Amino acid sequence: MPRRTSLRGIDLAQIRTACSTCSLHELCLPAGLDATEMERVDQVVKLRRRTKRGDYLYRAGAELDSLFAVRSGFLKSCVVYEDGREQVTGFHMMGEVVGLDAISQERHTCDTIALEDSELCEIPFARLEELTREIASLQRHFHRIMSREIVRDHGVMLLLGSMRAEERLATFLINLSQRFASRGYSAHEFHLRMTREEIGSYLGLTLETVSRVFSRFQDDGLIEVNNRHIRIQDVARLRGLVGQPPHE
Amino acid sequence: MPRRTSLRGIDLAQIRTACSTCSLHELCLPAGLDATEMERVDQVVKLRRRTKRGDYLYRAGAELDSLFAVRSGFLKSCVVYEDGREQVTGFHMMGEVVGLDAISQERHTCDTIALEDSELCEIPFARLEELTREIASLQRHFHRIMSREIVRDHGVMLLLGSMRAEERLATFLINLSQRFASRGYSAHEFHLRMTREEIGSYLGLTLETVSRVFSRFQDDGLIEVNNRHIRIQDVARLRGLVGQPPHE
DNA sequence: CGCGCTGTTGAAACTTGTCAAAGTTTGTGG
DNA sequence: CCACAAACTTTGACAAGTTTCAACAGCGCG
Repeated sequence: MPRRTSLRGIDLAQIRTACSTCSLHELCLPAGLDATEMERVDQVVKLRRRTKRGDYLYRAGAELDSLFAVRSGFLKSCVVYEDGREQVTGFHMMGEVVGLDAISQERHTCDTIALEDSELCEIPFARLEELTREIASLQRHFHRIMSREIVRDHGVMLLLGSMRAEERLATFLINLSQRFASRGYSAHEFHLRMTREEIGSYLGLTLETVSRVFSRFQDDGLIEVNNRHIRIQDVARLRGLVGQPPHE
Repeated sequence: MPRRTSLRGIDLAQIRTACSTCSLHELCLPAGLDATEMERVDQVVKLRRRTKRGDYLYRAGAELDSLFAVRSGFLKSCVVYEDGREQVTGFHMMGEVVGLDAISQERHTCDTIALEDSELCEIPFARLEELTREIASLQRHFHRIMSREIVRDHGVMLLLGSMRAEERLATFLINLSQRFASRGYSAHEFHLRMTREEIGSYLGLTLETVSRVFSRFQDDGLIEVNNRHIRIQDVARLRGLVGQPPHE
């Protein structure tokens, strides 16, 4: 981590120009914005927000002020039921936008919590709406982001509704692998930021089952597990697991 | 059903003014549109589309042209996995909008099929985007509709991820009941438009389990089941089921 | 009026959850 | 920097819920 030694003014300037210089802006922003448009986007996206591991980005019930784009780090969202039951609805990494559920009632419907120290760009929603009315490509992009979330959720529903434990975990690992890969990280070796319990909650399994299936995968030579460090040894066979009847 | 005897021109006029006279426009449209704005909406919403039971409204992979608002009838959406497994992702009734998943890739990602003869308003998406850029309240409303779908999906994830069969079915019945009630129909007596298998697919259960739980509910005096006709006899106890550990 | 789709019910099998115990890692305070 | 506590992970044995397989009943459409 480079230490921040710059003067305050310089820091601010650096942060303000975030979007135009941000290396992952193709994930948040549409291609082909001209300089004027990019300038306006930069003005809307507020200062970065830093969260430490365990911090809440927002809680269910809180008023919607801003959406957040993950710049670095890793977070989870979870809905909490009246009786205290908790369901992790998603894990978020760099380039992804969180808070979309809050638009419906102008209140957040889930908690979003940092699983490691993270940096986020805060996007005041009211100003984003204004801007999307004026920049068609930005509007289109925003609609795509919302729709993508719906598609992702349908995928999770398929997983929860009709896959067995092994398939769920295989799907989960493949999905993580792809997301890391598309961000320039290794596709076959990565670090899990979440506990077995959080994985289990997301996949509709208990932590014990998650642990057991990891062990079984390891015994079968599909992956190598060292605590939270995962090394995928046989992607093809892992993929092959998905869509297979109970005992192949 | 009133028979259509009017001339073609008159019919068209009647259909064109659909939105401004539609009895459920508060479900599709924001409150407080002025006459000019309403006029513009009317022009964007194309002719109604009628589908018969079993018809596909669209199929996964088809290009996105329009979103559809359900005017009458009942439909289901389902994602189909490579291996042929099918997951019902939602049931749609009057006042609801379908097709939102397609915005992401400009292609539909699920099949949407009429479970009974239905009427839909076709909303060309490109023109809707234009209009939402010009009418802020319409834009806001559209964002809300997308966000509401995300919230709904998270609810289903909670259901699939952490509820037992009885809770799932109770939740399902309560949800249907509320949706019928908010549309002016009976909250405690209604007709299921879908098979046990479709309910099972939506809830991540087999059709046998759905059937068994219905029978158990009936034995316990919670509901009365006559094939697809449901009569809720004890809403309170049905609600109480949700959030209860295995054997209360 | 009968064939097929849909729904019900039973018994057995299987997957996953629950409970319990022990091992391991991580974080914190002395 | 070490030590201890807390949190996390693994593994086993057993219980429970759900699925699977199978047979039969019923309704509805042609």
